[in-house]
Amino acid sequence: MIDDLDARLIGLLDAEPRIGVLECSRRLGVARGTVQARLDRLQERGVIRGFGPEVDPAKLGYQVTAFVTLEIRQAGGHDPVAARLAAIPEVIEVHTITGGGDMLCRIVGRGNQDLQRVIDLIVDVEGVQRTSTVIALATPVPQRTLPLVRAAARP
Amino acid sequence: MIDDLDARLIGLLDAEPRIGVLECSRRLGVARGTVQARLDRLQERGVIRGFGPEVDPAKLGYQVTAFVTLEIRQAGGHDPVAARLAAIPEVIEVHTITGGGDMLCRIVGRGNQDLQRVIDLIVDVEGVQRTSTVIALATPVPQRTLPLVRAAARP
DNA sequence: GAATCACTGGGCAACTTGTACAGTGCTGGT
DNA sequence: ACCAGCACTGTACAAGTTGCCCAGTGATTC
Repeated sequence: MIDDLDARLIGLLDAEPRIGVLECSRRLGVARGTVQARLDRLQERGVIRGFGPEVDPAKLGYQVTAFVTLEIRQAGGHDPVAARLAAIPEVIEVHTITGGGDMLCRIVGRGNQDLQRVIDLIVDVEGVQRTSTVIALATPVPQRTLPLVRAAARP
Repeated sequence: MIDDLDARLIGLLDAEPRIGVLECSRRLGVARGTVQARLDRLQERGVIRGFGPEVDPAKLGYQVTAFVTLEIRQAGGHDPVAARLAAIPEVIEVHTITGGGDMLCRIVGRGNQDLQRVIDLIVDVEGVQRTSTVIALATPVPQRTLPLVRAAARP
């Protein structure tokens, strides 16, 4: 899938995203063209989706994160519900899932009270029958992919 | 918190991350120094955490995502458990939560069978008493912050 | 043996960055 | 009414980076 050089390249860019291709080639001890080619291929293959800005919702004022499990009405299916959830800015992520619930959403709010408002918006979505919410109190491991990249690197 | 120009800047960088400061200033119709100052301040304040490469676990071979709710032994607290979970590469995110469970993890695997292996690793973590897993079947709304940025922008 | 592929190392023009500085217009304080 | 502070503009310059191209090398495949 990816090799050791790819993994080191991704690790480097992850640690210092603004360093650029030339600096990467210096640090990795390979030719600039090689880094350029690797990067291009990683992006082409979709391994690297992009280099978008990572926004911290907390710093935007949305200090509370919660996970909401939804049960939805069978008729109509998931898609219309997902579309309506997508219209709520505070809904940050939606999955359809196995198990007791039908969908799992990650949402944020400006506080517990504001979270209630967001949950009410979700409850009001047509097709949503029941919700159950857990609030994230702390995040000992924030989202990461680097260990995965290292694990996936086969020389 | 942030204003309209900040939001448009973030939106622009999100859509085309590689365009650079100069191109941003052209598209936003402001001076380059302004864009540079805004970007610096957004990063300084932590609103923008960085511009790291977004890696797609699926393209690395980890095609299955799941959410695992953990119940842990009270004695010892969350931290040692979190530390041991962090040592598992396939554990991509860990939260402590309210409600029935104590922790919520996002994990990935190379397939359903591989997921079982990861879950077994988690179950074996000292302090973990019970787990319950839901598999993500589809992701109609992938993680996003842009709508939040737009909602937070106050002119 | 020939073809293919990834990598090296070099060169070149065009562009971008970091930085600086003077000028302008708005805001809040006194 | 005046001033200081602040953000933005527009400009300038040197240094660095990018995108692109090319010839040569070594490993792998057919």
